Formats: sequence, structure tokens, C-alpha cells
Amino acid sequence: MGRRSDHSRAELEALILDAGQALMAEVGLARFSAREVAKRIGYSVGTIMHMFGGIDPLVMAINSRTFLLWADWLEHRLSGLRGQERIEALVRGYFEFAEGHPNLWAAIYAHRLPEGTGLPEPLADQRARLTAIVTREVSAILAEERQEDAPSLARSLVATVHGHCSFALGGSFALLGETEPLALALRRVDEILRANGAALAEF
Amino acid sequence: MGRRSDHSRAELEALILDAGQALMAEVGLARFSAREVAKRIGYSVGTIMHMFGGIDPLVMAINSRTFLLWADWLEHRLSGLRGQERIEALVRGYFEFAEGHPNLWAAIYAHRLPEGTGLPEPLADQRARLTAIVTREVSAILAEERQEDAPSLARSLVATVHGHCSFALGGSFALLGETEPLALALRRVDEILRANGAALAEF
DNA sequence: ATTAAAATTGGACGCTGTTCAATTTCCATA
DNA sequence: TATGGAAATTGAACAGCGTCCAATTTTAAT
Repeated sequence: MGRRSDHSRAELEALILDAGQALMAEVGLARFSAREVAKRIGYSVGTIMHMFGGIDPLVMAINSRTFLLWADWLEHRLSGLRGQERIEALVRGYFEFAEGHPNLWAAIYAHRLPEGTGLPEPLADQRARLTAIVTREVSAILAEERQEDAPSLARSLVATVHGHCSFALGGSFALLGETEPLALALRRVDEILRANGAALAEF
Repeated sequence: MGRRSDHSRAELEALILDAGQALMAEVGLARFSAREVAKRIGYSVGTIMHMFGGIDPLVMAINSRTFLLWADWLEHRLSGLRGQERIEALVRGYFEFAEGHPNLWAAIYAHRLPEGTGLPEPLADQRARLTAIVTREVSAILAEERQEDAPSLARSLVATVHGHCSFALGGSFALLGETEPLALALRRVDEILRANGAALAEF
């Protein structure tokens, strides 16, 4: 025991986050376990506790990492698209990422940090990247005199799509007999954008 | 030990659900504990396990109960209102209930039942009541030739408001600098209803 | 080489959900 | 009213969890 220079501080952190995110993807937040992460990387639980300070900060770090993954994936998905195709790709992208990584996605919204504790600045920045992408795209199809509405409108659109995606993956829509959640979300986004003066082609 | 007729079967179930819901409201899903519920009602954990079959079914029952509470509260809130005031009251009601019972509300959406297991019919019915109210109100302000759109539109509106409420209580909006989540939700609902031919007064 | 500091461990603690044999109570029948 | 079988309830056991910390080992500086 003691400082084994098998891994540097940064390497060890990456090791923990890699294994942690993998475990989260496999079993979800409810069955996530710091002990299991420790077992997988060959360190003791104490090491993880010492580095992150508890299981909540660790989960926060993993979730912020998921946001990064998500944002990169979205950007890649936008490349080559033009005009309002890009907006549609954002909505589809939201759903597809969530469906492709349901446990990672659900962990983001199921995990509530004990009251009072806010996100450390760097983690907050990682999370804001996703909305920044949407703001940029919304801005691009908004008239010049409505540019100032873009940030607020983007946040609201993300919330709208999130609500539909959340009901789709959480089973609420299935419970209510709704079979086309994505189509619903796409229509709402279209309506909202038109109502706010976006330049969209006729249906 | 043995069948103590202190309480009938139904009484005991109500006792467990009462104490369970109270505990959920106090500590939230993450710190919810069947053992603590047992302690509070003076029975052993085994009794709860035997009645509900596990902690997941118990949480499901509590959450469905929360839906009932919510629906009743909403109905009461609608009484005396007319026209589009009723739609506005639904949106405000969604936010106010969530803000008034944050742990109960969050537990509904944070709890994901282990895959494959669906809700028992009676519980599903309890949950559908809330959307049924919205469908009724949406139907009331929709033109006759658009009546068939009401159920789907209502589900979508609930999802939209849920998304905004979820971002508000979960801290996403705060993180992104949004300070007026309710106002945002109200505007989106107005836009969506107008886009679908609802009879709403000029702003 | 010595020493102070940092990293890592393993074990303890109290908690959790789940299971089940043993016990107690109830109800129906004789 | 006595009795037997069925149902309810318990308490203890189990494995796992997050958290903590004294003890140990390694590293880096002197």
C-alpha cells in the first residue's frame, strides 16, 4: 500500500471515471456501486473515497462526462447538414442518445445532489456545452431582430424535447397510449420556432 | 407474532402507504428505506416485504398514491375558473405541486422499475387520471373539428410542462441562467395551443 | 540516509433489501 | 368448545452498501 506509481493522479482519475461510466451504463444509478468500481480497477474503495470525497461527487463527475460525450456526438451528427435539417437533427439526436445509452442518460436526471451543494464550475461548464450547441443553432434560424431571444428560447426547446424524451423512456407515454413520442417532439419544436419568428420552410 | 388483528389487511396497507409516503416526502427516494417505514408503524420489515413483495413495488404504490393526491389537488384548484384560466391553472398547478412536494414529485420520475415489469392495472389507472384531466381541459378549448387531436395534444403538453418543471427543480435551468421557468412553460403552452387551433383570446 | 508528507489499504461500523425457519394467531370445522 | 390447518408475523441471518480512519507503505525533499 501507499503511493504506488502504477498510475499518476490524473491517470487514476481517468481510470476511475472510465470504469465508473462503464458500470453506470451497465447497471444504472440505482445499482451503481463505488465498491464495484474499485474492484474493477484493482484499487480499494478508500482510494476512490479519498479522490472524490464520496459517491455523490463521483456520480456527478460521471454524469458531467456523459454530457461531454453527448455534446461531441451531437456535433458530429450535425456535420454536413444545412438549414432546418440541423434543428431536426438536434431533436432526433436527443432521443437517439438517450435510447442508445438509457442508463447513462437516466442517471443524469435521476441523481439529485444533496441540497445546497452546487456543481463545481468545471463540471457546470461541461453540462452547459449541450445547450450552447442548441443556442447556436436556434440563433442561426432566428431573424436578426430576435437574436436576443435565442438563449432563452433554446433552453426552453431543450426542456420541451427533454420532457418528451423523459416520458418516452420513462414509460409515461406508453402508459398513456402514446406511440410516437419523437414525432410529437418534432412537431412541438416546429410550432414553437414558428411562433417565435424562425425562418422555416412551409410544411 | 402471528396475525395480530390490531389492523385488518386493508388497514395495514394504508398504514404502510401513509408512513411510506410521509418518509418519502421527508427524505426522498435515495434515502427511502423499507426498514424505516416498518419501524415507524411498529411492524417488522418482513411484514412489508410480504405484503408488497419488495421495495420496488412499495415505491411504485407510493408514487401512484402521489398521482392521486396530485390529481385531486389539481381538480380542486380548477373549480371556479373559466375558459383559458383553466389551462393556465393546470400549468401553474403542475409547478406548484412539484415545488410543494419536491421529494414526492421527484420520486415519481427518478424511480425506474426493473426492466420488463410493468405497472399493475389499478396503479396505471391512478397515474392516468392526471393526464385525463388535461385531456378534458384541452378538449374544451379545441374546435369541434379538432377534437380527435385532444388526447395526443394533451399528452404532449404535459410532457412539455414536465420538461420545464424538471429542469426548474433539477437545477438545469439555474445552471443555464434561466430565472423564469414557469413563464417559459406558460408561453410554450400558449404557442402550442394556438398552433393547434385552440380558441384563445388575443394577448 | 533520514525524515516528513502523501497515498493506499483493510477492517470496522451501521445501514440496506432480501430471505426463511420458527412462532403465534386466526378461522373453520368437528 | 376443542382442535387442526392456514395465514400472518417475527427475528435472525446474509451479503452488500457508503463512510470513516488508524496503520502501513511509498514517494519526494532534505
